Amino acid sequence: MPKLDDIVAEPAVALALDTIKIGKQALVFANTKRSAEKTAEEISKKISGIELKELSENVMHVLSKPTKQCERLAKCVKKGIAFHHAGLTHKQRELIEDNFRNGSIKIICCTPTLAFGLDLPAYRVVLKDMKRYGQRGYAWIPVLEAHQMFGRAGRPNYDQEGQAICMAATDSEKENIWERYILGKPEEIYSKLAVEPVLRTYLLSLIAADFVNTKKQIIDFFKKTFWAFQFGDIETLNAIIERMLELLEEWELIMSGEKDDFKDASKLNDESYRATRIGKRVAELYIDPLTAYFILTCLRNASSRKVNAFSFLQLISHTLEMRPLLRVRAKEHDKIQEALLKEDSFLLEEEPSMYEPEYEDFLNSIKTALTFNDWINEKDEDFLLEEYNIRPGELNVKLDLADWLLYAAEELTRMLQFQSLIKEILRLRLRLKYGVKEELLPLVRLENIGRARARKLYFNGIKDIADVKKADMMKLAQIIGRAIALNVKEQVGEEIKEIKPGKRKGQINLSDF
DNA sequence: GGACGGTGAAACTTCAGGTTGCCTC
DNA sequence: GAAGTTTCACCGTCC
Repeated sequence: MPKLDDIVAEPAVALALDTIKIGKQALVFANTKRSAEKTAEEISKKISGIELKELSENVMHVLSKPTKQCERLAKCVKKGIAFHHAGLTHKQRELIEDNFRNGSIKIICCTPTLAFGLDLPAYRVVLKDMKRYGQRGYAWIPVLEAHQMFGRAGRPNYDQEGQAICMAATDSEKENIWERYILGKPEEIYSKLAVEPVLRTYLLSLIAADFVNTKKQIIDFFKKTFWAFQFGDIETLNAIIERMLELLEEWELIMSGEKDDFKDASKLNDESYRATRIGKRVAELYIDPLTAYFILTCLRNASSRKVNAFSFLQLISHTLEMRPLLRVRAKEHDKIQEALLKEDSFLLEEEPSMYEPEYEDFLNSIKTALTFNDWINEKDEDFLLEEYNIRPGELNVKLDLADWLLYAAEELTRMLQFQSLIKEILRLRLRLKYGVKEELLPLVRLENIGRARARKLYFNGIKDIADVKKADMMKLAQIIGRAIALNVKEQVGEEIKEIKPGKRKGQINLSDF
């Protein structure tokens, strides 16, 4: 156990050690991922007598090749200490949460992830930093958020009490914290409809579902929302909705007035609206109408341009849904520019001028697209972390978004009847899903064959299903292991000639998997 | 005298998270 | 704002 003279440098570390000493658990909230990781490391360095070897191994090997993050986490976890943030893989998060609940892990150093939506109480909660860098610079964290963290303190049914401790560097800061977070009121809650992309998404949905059609109905509907109640000024609200309707019409997602091509034109007067065919689909896909318009414009451009995987990767990377994008760091600037030069003839949007304010965002979209591009060219998580500073967990979230947006793009392509592009997008979605070059696509269709095994097979001359069928069982087992080899042979409908003694064809034990 | 290495101060850079959305190729 | 990283000036050492 820690000696008193050890406890000087970092109070949060001291508090964590003290928690262990009294046989309890703690959550330590930090304001950055890096800080959470570092705090966990500092604490774990001072721990002796805890050795969670198996758990540490499990945490280490969730990916085919461990990243630096995996190594750091495994090292901490071995001592019963963990860090937890959005950069971890799903599996790692699960392992940490479960082992905190069962008491193996004593301390979790985390970012606010753990305060929201996750039921993970602890005897003691430590708020290491009360300020954080955000849109308004380095500022106090919201009261609501702090309370959310306080709320993790004390485990119902186990503890009689819980402790929430805020760290203050000075007396005046202490006063400030007391005033703000204990005596002060939480922030007002604002309607999400006040955010334009949300408003136009719902406006289109309401019209597409024929829930509202006339301008009066539309206005009446929004008048009854929390947004209008909060906004107060109905005149301005009308003007906002009016402008939004104009935009949706300009983007050809809705139409107003009498239209020849509309079946029930009699019901469509100057003040009423209907969704167009594409508008209906956009509403179903639930993407922001502006994103839909952007995708449609790019797809139309695509019909007269050279197209490759990067074209579509950049397209989806430059949407609101993909935000926040990977930021181009100062020292990367030249490298990204250089990469852009190689690919810019494949871009589907007009490149903004270097002097326009949106150029930075554009360059970020290039970096994001480059990350995806490296992923589908079989670069592993470790490489992507070093090269683009994207952690495995963050990569997964982005890949998921990418798939959804590509699906939306695919659907819009269908509606435009650009047949040749559909194939290209479909292939890209598969490549993105598995993180493989095109040549591995036939192999990853098999269950239990991901990017790593597919590459091994390909390297050994087994390049498609026919090759798998032909392949000698012994050879196959050497490459991907006996159990998987058996399973794969089954999948391609091949008779299994070599069977372990005592086991008949088709009798595969669950333990083989 | 020039190349090299070590050192420390100064300048520069970076910084949380997540909700649903779609269909199964 | 703070922590981590890079840059740079400065100095001593060695050949």
